[in-house]
Amino acid sequence: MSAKPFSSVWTRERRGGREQGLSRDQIVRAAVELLDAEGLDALSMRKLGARLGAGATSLYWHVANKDELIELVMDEVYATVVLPEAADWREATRVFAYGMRHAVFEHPWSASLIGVVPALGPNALTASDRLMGAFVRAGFEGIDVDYAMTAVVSYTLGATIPEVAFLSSLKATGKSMTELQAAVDPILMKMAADRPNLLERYRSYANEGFDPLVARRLAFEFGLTALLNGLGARLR
Amino acid sequence: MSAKPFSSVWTRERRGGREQGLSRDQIVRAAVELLDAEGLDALSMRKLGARLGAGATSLYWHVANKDELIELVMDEVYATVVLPEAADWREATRVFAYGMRHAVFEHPWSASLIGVVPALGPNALTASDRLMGAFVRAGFEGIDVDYAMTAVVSYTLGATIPEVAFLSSLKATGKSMTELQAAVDPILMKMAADRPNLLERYRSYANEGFDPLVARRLAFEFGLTALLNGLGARLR
DNA sequence: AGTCACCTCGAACAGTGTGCGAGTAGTCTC
DNA sequence: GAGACTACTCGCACACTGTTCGAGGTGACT
Repeated sequence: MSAKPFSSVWTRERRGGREQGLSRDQIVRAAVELLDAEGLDALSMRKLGARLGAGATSLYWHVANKDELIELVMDEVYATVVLPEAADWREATRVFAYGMRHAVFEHPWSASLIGVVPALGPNALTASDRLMGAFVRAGFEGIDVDYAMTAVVSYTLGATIPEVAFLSSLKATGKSMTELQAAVDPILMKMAADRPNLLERYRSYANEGFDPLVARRLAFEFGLTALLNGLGARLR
Repeated sequence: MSAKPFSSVWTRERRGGREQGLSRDQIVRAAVELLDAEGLDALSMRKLGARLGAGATSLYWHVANKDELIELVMDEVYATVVLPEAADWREATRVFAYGMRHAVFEHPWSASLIGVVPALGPNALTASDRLMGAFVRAGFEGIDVDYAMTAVVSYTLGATIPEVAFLSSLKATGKSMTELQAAVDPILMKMAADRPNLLERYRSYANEGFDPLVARRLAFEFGLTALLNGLGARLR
């Protein structure tokens, strides 16, 4: 994986032809299905071929290699990001951020790919374009448009990736959240012993009823508004 | 990879013993060296064993599996994050954010791991504790301490991961930045044709001399101050 | 001297991505 | 209708992966 990511799929000429039998779109669709159903580790060329009733190596006619395939499925994730229509830039940005978050939640396997795989596909670009529009209309000028946009995307990714990664590895164990906490808490408590701030924090979690899942959600909101406020201040 | 991440290394009892010959620390150190030198794909149990003058399967006495090994090397990355001493919370937070950024830059392979692998190691926890201290002293109260901290970490990760991933995949191609731009620009231009905001942006890049590498750096600074301003406003 | 825990490791298994070359089937040209 | 050419499929093979198992060795303690 990832030896020479440039050339990306998007920088190559697409193979034109008759498109009988297998097609690239069909392959990508099947790959997303497989990924959604069984996760990133389960995606192999052989399995994917089998799912399509084809030999594994047939895929290589339509797709240069597995890395390319992954770029393609990632762009499908960007396709599911609901794009902002709102006029107000803050509202538009929120829609985008939550849309992105939602998209990754829907395709948990994308968490370990999303910052790492080049996002030059049509859907990724369209999403960028839309978000950028919001910042332009907001009144950001010059390179600040880029900066503001990057900030929002960065925050959204950085918040979402660990959250989704955690959730899907939790799911993989089969344990419930409370079971996990019961198992991990004592160890965490011991390790927090000589880390005063962490200790204090864990203590207060124990007092209040504390659901780390909703906490994460609220944390996302908190950070997003903080960031938007900070960006807004820049406008005046 | 990543079938049942809980149990994490940190939730298991460490195997105590004589520690003759191979040791866990030794293995982890060698793994980091290998990763730094050749990247994530190059880390295999056999190669690592060979580098230590040992059989591949000998490693399995000291480490349950590769996932555990990866948790261990990740904690080494957290070990290199320089921790803030400053009293001022803004300054402390900046030190942390740039420290984290720097750590990932020094170990580019960590970019595709850092949000995804559970960070429960001693070094990760110490770093958390320190950062948390800064927010506590700043005057954040209750759960807001967590939220503020999460926001900063999220932003930092989300900004750093794609940046480092891009740089190291650029390095893997052997091409220079300008060579790459020359190759990608025409395609990007074509794709931007019906995306007005992107088009406008690319045009203005072409006018000003535009180095995407320094731009990324400035973008990080821009977003970080915006976020800190937003968080600061919350304090009053 | 014997026992036992610690530690190493070769063989083997089931899987991976992918290059190659042979083979098939549909379409286009004469 | 014959031949040529392109589009596409796919079995085989290669070099590699993580990991299990069980047999062996080696040093310390009784």
